[in-house]
Amino acid sequence: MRSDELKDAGLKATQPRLKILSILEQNRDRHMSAEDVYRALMTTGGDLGLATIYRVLTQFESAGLVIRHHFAEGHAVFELDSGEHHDHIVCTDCGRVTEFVDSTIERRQISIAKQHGFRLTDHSLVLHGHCERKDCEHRRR
Amino acid sequence: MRSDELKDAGLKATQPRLKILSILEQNRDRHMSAEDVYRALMTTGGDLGLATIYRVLTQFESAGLVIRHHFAEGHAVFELDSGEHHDHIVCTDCGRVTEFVDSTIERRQISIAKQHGFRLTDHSLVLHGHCERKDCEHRRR
DNA sequence: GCTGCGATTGAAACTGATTCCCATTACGAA
DNA sequence: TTCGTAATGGGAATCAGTTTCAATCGCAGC
Repeated sequence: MRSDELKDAGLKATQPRLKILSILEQNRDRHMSAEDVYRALMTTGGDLGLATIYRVLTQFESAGLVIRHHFAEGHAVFELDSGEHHDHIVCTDCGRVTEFVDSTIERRQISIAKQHGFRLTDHSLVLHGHCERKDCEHRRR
Repeated sequence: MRSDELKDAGLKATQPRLKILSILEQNRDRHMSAEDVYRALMTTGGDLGLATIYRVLTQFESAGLVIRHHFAEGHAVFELDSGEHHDHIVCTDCGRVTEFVDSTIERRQISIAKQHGFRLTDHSLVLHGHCERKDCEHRRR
């Protein structure tokens, strides 16, 4: 059960942490900001302080449960860490995120870094476009 | 001369705008935040209000003179728009930026987006690593 | 099952980045 | 030069995120 996920990560299984984890699991197809999590919790009655959400998301990140991204436009969004590296395609209309891995691109990145005299430590590739989901609301977040 | 650059972009050639443009041209090898521009202006005696710098950089962006990036960690940095699309390698130590273009990656991106049912409108690829410049100070900004 | 204490929480104050407001000032067309 | 409009600057306001601290909770031990 979920409280074990937390224990395994070295975190006490508190109500706030369980609620936040649950929200993230219910929204695997989109990356959420702290505000998004906050609003999602409001509507389901589980109301936590924003400070707690920021704090817990940061703890989750340190514990390796979630990954923090800085997609364009500044503010941070979080996704549950699936354990496998991947890049993202973000729908500019509905905000949903699709993941992909492309070994050709991964290889090119390494060799480009080398060519320019860099020792690669990390990278971020985000494609932006319009998705074809029938329920894509062309809603700007 | 520079005032024509501004006129051509549909902006009045005011002193603050000329100064900011000049700072950006003197720092083509690094992407500057509004604060960076502010500090650079301080040291050269041309002192502008921070509000003006933020405003002018945004106008430059709308006019197509500069590009705004949100490399990791939040705050915005700006580069003069060379007119040619390129991606970036950022040194995690000294903050300097190297540009590159790789047609293999560009092509793969388009086909990946198509495969996933997205109409690609934009993308951002940033590699992070340690550069080999002799004067790379391993200085955190 | 009850206790105790350190870990966690929430409200509010704080921060750093950025934008807004508005009285003052500077371009540049006539 | 002169004038109207657009631009500037300082400070207040906003926004995302962090810190503070007293009150509360989780859970190991009894």
